[in-house]
Amino acid sequence: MTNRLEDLLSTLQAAATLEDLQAILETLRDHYGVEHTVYHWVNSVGERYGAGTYSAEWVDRYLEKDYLRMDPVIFVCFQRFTPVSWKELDWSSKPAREMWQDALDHGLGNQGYTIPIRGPSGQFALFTLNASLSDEDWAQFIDENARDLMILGHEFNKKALEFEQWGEDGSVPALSPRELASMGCLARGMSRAQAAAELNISEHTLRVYIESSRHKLGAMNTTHAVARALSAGIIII
Amino acid sequence: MTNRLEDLLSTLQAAATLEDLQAILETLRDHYGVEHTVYHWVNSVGERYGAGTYSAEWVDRYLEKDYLRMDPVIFVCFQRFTPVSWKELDWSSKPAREMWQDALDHGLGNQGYTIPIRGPSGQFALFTLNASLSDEDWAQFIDENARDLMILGHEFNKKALEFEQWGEDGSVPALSPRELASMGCLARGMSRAQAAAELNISEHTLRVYIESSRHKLGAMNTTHAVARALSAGIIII
DNA sequence: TTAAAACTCCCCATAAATAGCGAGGTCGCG
DNA sequence: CGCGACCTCGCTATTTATGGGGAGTTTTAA
Repeated sequence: MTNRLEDLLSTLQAAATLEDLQAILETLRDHYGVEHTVYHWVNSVGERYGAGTYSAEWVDRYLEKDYLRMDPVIFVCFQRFTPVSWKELDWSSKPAREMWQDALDHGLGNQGYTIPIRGPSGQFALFTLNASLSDEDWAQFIDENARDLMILGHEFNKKALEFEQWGEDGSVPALSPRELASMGCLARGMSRAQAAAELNISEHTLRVYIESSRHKLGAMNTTHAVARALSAGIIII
Repeated sequence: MTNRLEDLLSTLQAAATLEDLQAILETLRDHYGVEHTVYHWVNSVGERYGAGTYSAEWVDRYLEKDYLRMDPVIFVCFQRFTPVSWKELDWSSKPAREMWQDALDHGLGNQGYTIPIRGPSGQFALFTLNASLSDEDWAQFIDENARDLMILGHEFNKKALEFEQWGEDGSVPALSPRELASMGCLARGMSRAQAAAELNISEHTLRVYIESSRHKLGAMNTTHAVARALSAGIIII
């Protein structure tokens, strides 16, 4: 079992395209004997990226019906650090129950396990296994494989980040100390006058820093500049 | 080795206080034969939470000298998904070199390995091992233990989140879809006029959303609101 | 069903941010 | 030693954001 995992991880580390991830997920599904294995990257607007063994029909339907906004799995994973087994969730709301039935009709199994994974700048992804098993068998399966699945999920996310070149490209412009301090003050809610007082400089000088930060960050306005600085991780609230 | 890890993980799962974490980190240090093991939770104001085997003097000095703001480990981990070995980092800047020398003077080893860990609502923590070893030995050590260390780091963070009840209490206010969309537009650099056009609403309506978002987020101004929304991970650029 | 929340629109006055023009001192690097 | 980058300060005019007031409809949830 462990050797098989090592093989899969080696393959994963050699993956170069999204199709490679797709193939690995299929291998993984067969290896674990489950219905589906899915890695997908989630953001507020919709699915930005993903691979898995769900049927194209189900993926289309999921997007079309905007299930992303009512899916308890996503909702709960967004607020949790630890993985979740689907049966633990609250499926009582009407849209959730409709979605669940719809999922079963589209070939999903009755059990699921989803691992939330977070990367830099709010990046968020999910690694999911779906199966048809009794509650006891599923609990045992998860108990036995939870750790391997976490490793796998993280390796998938690592690859996805490489593909997208998220943050790793060092294209983040360097701000001077005063510029960083200025951005920091603004990000913490200070007005220009307050920030200038905090930094013991005139408001005009502060403005010069904000302007130069804006230009370096390629931002349209102060809010944009602060957002980019935060997103790039060069300031922290 | 693996059995020892299982023991440690069991102890960790039973931990109930920060002191327990502290004791486990000390056991871990002795087990791996390294100089220091540290778990700490990071935000901009300073260390919010942490446990580890660093001397009190070093922790005090670190905070006093505001090293948090110049520490390349933190800076880089904030932008990465994968762990980092300290020798890979850029220590060329003067403040970084001074900090490094200061660290050596305070009993730190010449090698380090830090794993960034992210939780819900922008929570961010680091799990660090520090040792005195040659580059080759350290590389081999990391190669052998990377996976276990990742598991350990995640278990530490899971515990820390339990202690702090992060995210469970709804401490992050829920914004309505339109409010989120408004914040998103502003974070992407649009002016109010542009954002209103983008969302197909009047500029005044947009203002209502910005205002309500501001109030929900407890922000002083628009920039602050966007910064908090980003920081909480409820919007993504 | 009914109440709460969300979504949409409008006006007015004031506060704040942006854009443009300046100038001069310090520090490090080649 | 000069060049560039950083830090500091001032002025004016225009654009934009904020804060206060109100008032309808639709959607969602108890």
